Amino acid sequence: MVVRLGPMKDLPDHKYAVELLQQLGLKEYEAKSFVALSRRQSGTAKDISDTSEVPRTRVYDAVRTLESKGLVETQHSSPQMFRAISIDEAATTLESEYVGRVSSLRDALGALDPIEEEEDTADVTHEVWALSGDTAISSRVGQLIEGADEEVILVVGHESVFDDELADELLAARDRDVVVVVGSLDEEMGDVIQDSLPEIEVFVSELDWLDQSTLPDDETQISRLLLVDREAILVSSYRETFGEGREHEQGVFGRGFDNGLVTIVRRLMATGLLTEDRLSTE
Amino acid sequence: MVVRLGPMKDLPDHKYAVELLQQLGLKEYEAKSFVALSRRQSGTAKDISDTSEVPRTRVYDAVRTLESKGLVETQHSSPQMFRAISIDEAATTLESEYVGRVSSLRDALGALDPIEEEEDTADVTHEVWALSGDTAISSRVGQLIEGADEEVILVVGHESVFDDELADELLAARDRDVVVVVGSLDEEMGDVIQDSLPEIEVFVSELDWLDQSTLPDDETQISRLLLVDREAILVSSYRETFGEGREHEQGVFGRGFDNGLVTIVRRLMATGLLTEDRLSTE
DNA sequence: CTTATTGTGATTAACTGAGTGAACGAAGGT
DNA sequence: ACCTTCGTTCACTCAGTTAATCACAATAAG
Repeated sequence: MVVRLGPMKDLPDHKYAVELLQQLGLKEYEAKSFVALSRRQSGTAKDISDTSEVPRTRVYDAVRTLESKGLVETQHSSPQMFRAISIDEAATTLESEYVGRVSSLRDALGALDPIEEEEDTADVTHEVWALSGDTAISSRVGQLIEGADEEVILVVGHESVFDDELADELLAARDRDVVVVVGSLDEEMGDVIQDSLPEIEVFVSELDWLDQSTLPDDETQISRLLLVDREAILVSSYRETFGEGREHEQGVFGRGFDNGLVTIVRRLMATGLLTEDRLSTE
Repeated sequence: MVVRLGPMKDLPDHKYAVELLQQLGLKEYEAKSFVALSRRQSGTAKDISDTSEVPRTRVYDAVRTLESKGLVETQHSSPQMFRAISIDEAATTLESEYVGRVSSLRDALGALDPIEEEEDTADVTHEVWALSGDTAISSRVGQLIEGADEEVILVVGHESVFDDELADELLAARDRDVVVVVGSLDEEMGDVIQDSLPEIEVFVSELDWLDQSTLPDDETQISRLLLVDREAILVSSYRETFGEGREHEQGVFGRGFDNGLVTIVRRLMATGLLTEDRLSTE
């Protein structure tokens, strides 16, 4: 059995493949037909219908659009025979299609005329933003660390959050004479982090309330907790539901002191996570 | 103005961007809202509604799902403010999403249980397959050349068809002592090809009927024409419509002599494209 | 307190896609 | 020559989704 990342739904492979193909833009019948075809060298409409729950009469439509997408070849005999291109070709075809679109998108977005904007003098000392998604959150974490002047305090709630990129950003901050402190939830993770950041202070948090086990009913786990210059804060969490793992990470990021978010930091301090001398109440 | 590949529809950039985003899975309102947001630093629902044609009351839904996809950040103030992540982050986010799916798909397809198949003793001497799409066709061209035992004759109808990969495949065939002959439609293209294939015989076809100019009304152009071991044939064409260029290339590939396709080859010979000594009528 | 603006929810209309069956033509058997 | 079967296309219904509009509650502004 192949070990699989991503959705670990316990589906037979062909159901899972159908789902993925639909997410990649194929209709249900198209996806099912393609999967059915991929399981054999070639087949007729009937063959496909038998192994795919696609009504026989609709196999033709489905296969025709698959052909127009370059995923299937057709033999115009009677009965017609259909053949799926190889798995590797299919993957390459689909991938290049999307990569092309994304790159066009990049151009088009880059060429947009900016809208003349009201000078909102946005009150940068109070903003609170909600964001979600692993990449979006990682990216903002990076921005915040990059912009740090004096101090970066980071608590890592799950190993998947701590990647090489993050490590580099932390080291870069440190090289700018920013005080960098990294915390983890348990010894094990702390050791891993310390290994990749030998020059940086790593501690293990004693904050029970950060740990899921405190509230057994709550499947929400703290994922990251970042404090920059005691002025900008980011907290993110994720749910373990559906085994989707680190997906659907949700985060809040705020700037400014008199910000509801600061409460969290106070609690941090109150619980004694951070050494008092490092983070005093201003 | 940015030079753009792909659909050259003469649309304003923001319309084009909306279209691309929809192709990438966003709903109309989501796409329009995102584009509107990308044109400014941040904005309220009203701002978005004013610069996109999204009804104000629906902006909230749209933006919410954009947030859940990690493309937008939300400031929960009153009025709420929304901000699009940077173009680069957006492109990266979308791309990695699809790349991930494709790689999962590859795994899932690879793990499919093959269906026990009727021994159809498929009449390999008569099959004719229709296929479409640049990549699918290129790929089969490659397969055919790879499988050549004695002779490969290729006529290139458009420069875009002749890439490095194809050149390599031809050289590899030649190194296996396969006779390789390449034709082009005009001198210019012929020279280009001869340059990359110094050891291979390149000729310029005199076949008027291959050239579009013969039938001015027909926008269909011959793209490639491949004959392998006088036993397998591939012909492909494309339409110039919509300026989509080489997209929607359509091809036919057949194996076996008494195959309707062989007619094409006979005509080829009749018109004197190929030297008689190289390709005689059996 | 009044009014304009902001946000939520419900409702309808338009569309798309899934599912089903009629109809047509071709192939083959009687 | 006729009928039957099979392959294929087409037209239609039903359901779910999305676009579009409105009514109303909540909030801020004057």
